[in-house]
Amino acid sequence: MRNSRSKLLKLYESLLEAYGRQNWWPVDEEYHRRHGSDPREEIVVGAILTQNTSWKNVERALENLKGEGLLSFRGITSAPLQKLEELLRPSGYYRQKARRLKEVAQTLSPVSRLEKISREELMRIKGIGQETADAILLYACGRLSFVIDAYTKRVVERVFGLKKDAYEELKRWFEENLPKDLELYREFHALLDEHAKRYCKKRDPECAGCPVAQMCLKLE
DNA sequence: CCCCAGGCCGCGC
DNA sequence: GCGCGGCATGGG
Repeated sequence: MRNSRSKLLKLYESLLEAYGRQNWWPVDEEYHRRHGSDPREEIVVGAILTQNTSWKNVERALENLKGEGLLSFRGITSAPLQKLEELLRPSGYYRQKARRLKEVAQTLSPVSRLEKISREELMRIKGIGQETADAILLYACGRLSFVIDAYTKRVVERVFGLKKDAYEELKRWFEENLPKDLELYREFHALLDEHAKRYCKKRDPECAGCPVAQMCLKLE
């Protein structure tokens, strides 16, 4: 549908205009230079840790790992489980995440595996579901895989009146209606999250002052 | 006190 | 093939 295609692009451009480039995914390049690890490893770790968890809490856990020089697949694999749990504590679900991180780090080593791995293969790893797989593909592997999260669903539901509950269906809808541009995929997802946090909040959305209120179905 | 956060898995039906 | 509870910390 041509109409939703142009409206979707318009939404992207408006959000970009309003919030500027987000430059996701944030990684500490310098840390990885010093430790001989790959920044992509940090993206994978962050993707696991941020599951249903605020990024603020994830940052604390990442800092803890860095402090022990363990923010890498090798570090996570070699660390005792108890030690890992302790460091991951601020990110919540820390026992689950410690176990799953070990599994993920081992399965994805060496990190060059990311260059050929498929979405299905990623999702077979315990702890990696649809969204985490897509985030890894998009931000670590550089593939054109649009990421859907709770924020994305909420914004799209309000702006377009689209009630696509099914993850795969909504993902396809984005991918069919966007130009195949890696930076656009990355920025758009980040912008949707930023927008959902600032204005399009779950409870008490601040529609007054919303930068995309003009095109929002909810306000018609 | 409540709800929410950059989800996923295992279970019962 | 679904809906649901459990997982857990920190902030508003």
